[in-house]
Amino acid sequence: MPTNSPTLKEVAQRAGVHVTTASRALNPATSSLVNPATMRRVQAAARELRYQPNAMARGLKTSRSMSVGVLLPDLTNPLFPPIVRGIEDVLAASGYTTLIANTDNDLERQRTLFDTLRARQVDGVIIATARRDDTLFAEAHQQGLRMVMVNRRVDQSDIPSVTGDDHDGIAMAVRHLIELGHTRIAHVGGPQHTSTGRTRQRAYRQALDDAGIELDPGLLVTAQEFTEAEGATAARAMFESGKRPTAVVAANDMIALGCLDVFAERRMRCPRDISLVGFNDMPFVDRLTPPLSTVHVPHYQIGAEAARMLLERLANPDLPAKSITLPATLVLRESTAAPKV
Amino acid sequence: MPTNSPTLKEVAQRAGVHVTTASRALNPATSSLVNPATMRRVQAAARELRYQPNAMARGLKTSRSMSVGVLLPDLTNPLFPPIVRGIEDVLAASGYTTLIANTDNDLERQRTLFDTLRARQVDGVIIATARRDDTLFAEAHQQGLRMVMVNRRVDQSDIPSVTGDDHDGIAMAVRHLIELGHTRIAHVGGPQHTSTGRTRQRAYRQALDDAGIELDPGLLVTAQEFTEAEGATAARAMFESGKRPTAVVAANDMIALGCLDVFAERRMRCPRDISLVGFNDMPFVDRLTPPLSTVHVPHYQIGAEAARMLLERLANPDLPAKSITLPATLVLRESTAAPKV
DNA sequence: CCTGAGTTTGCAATCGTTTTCCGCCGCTGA
DNA sequence: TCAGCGGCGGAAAACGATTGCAAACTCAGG
Repeated sequence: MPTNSPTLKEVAQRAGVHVTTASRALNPATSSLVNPATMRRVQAAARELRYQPNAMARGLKTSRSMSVGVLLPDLTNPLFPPIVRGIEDVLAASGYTTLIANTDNDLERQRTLFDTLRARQVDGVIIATARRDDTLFAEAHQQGLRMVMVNRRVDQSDIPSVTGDDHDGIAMAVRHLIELGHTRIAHVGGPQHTSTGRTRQRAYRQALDDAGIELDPGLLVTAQEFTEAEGATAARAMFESGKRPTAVVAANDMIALGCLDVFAERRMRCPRDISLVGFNDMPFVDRLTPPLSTVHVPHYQIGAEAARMLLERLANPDLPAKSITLPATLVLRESTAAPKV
Repeated sequence: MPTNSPTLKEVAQRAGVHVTTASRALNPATSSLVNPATMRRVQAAARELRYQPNAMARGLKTSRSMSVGVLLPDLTNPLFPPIVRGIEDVLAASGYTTLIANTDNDLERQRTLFDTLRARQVDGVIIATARRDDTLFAEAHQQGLRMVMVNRRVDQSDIPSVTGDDHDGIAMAVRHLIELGHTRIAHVGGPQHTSTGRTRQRAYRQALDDAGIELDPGLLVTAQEFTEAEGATAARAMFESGKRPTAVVAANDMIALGCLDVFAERRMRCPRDISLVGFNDMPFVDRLTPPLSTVHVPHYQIGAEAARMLLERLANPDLPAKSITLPATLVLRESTAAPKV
């Protein structure tokens, strides 16, 4: 009486064949082994019964669950939905189901969720929560679990990854500000335990260096997390220590939001009094006041590419690990202007 | 060599007991059947091997997958992530895994995804994509599939649902505008095949009626979808037909965004020239120009409540269907003002 | 009419659990 | 001393599919 889906056996009975034959008839890979006429009978029976193969039974036998896990910090951060869509769209096209887990940046929780995913026998994992020094994933990777990192990566490891071009993105942002005439350019960095936070900060230093501008250490602060609140805290600290940049490069858009809050607190108008560039081009930052200039990263593509890469490795386990970097582009809106003289 | 997770059998061997005993020892519900000392031995063995029960094998045997499906229009719409988080948080606490599927408002796709979910033997489904006239779900519901609707519901059906208070929300919005002195109040409605679109539009008419304001049919337009583009199209049509409202109530924030675009096209400033109220209080609408006044709906709660309700019904299948309505609140920001005289 | 190759089909084992049914063991009470 | 009982643990059958192997059948060629 409850959800009694028809089983393969029932289909077979209805078609008057053995369950083996039914199995073969319904599976494109083996259907050539069965007489075309029988195959049609079986398929008809399946259709009439609205037969759906039991994924768990199949998975148990084949030891492939046709599902992959995705580990995110937090789905609620607008950065991630596009990535997830990219992943889901390509995975679904190959018959895979996506399992999403939110770690909330909690290592304990992450470990639990990761275990749950493994208990569900996911065929692979896509990870967006990597810390540079992570060992959990490296270990699982050794053990043969297929995975790919998105957005962030792990230091010196041969886990494949797909990321945006953090370095180039920041370089473009800094160059843009310099061209506008800025020299006192600050950076509100992201957590240094993430590859993104670290790479972007390094890119900032290097871009300054390339332009022959000496770094004022007081203009370099780092937020503890990629959040509006932490971004604000870091920016506030900088201003309170008396520093007066004419432009700020934020490590991401959330942090930029925090900067905007601090500007407002201090009655500085953006871009008149101070310029700001974000990173990621999250949805809706084009509708802020002012519309935020930021580095666009093709998140949907990143997700899609990561999924493709995972599929590839699922099909061919010992492919060499590669890292894909997708180009970033600077999108200029209204949060940057020449410095006041 | 590949992902060879330890099996229950190996745990049993290591503990020197039969697999049956190992199973009982590890399962809290049956562990009282085994000697405490043996139980400890088994648990130790399990821990040492980092044993994780194979969810597929277990599910196959128990015919409970401990997973539930969630059907969304599009994860990329900022409305949904909070709902999903609410769902996931309570479901995860009970050991359930969440499977998310995006239908993109495509009925065909929805049908396929729904079938995939069933193939995965989900124990229940939470649906955010309902159309008022839906039959697909009603049918599955008859067949005993547990489900609950979030946000939207299906006409005259006994499928349980959790929604925000659409009627009251709009009523508050309209009353607020009337108190401000507006009388030419327009409504850009949402698709009428959704319960939200329809209920909100009715609430608009009724609120006007309650205030003794006669409805100008030209001030009532409806968008084909809950999107910025469709919202803009509908609003544009209204203005082009010569109507001059002093305030607009949008059926949701996306549509409100579209209205804002049209205001800008026509060089109308909000709220100076025209007031606007949205619906949902999506993330970031507080940072628009102007910060959007809107009806706040507790999306996380809605998700959490829906999950709880599903859990309840999973535990006790023939609970009577109930509908929960969560209160909406009007949040006033800067997009409404008294009409110009 | 028989042989053998080729095509279809069925049998049975199996994946890793859970669960029902039993049997063993030791203890108690008469 | 022995029947009976409770507590514990094992045997074996499932759950619904896939798959190696072998049986059955078809048909052509000798």
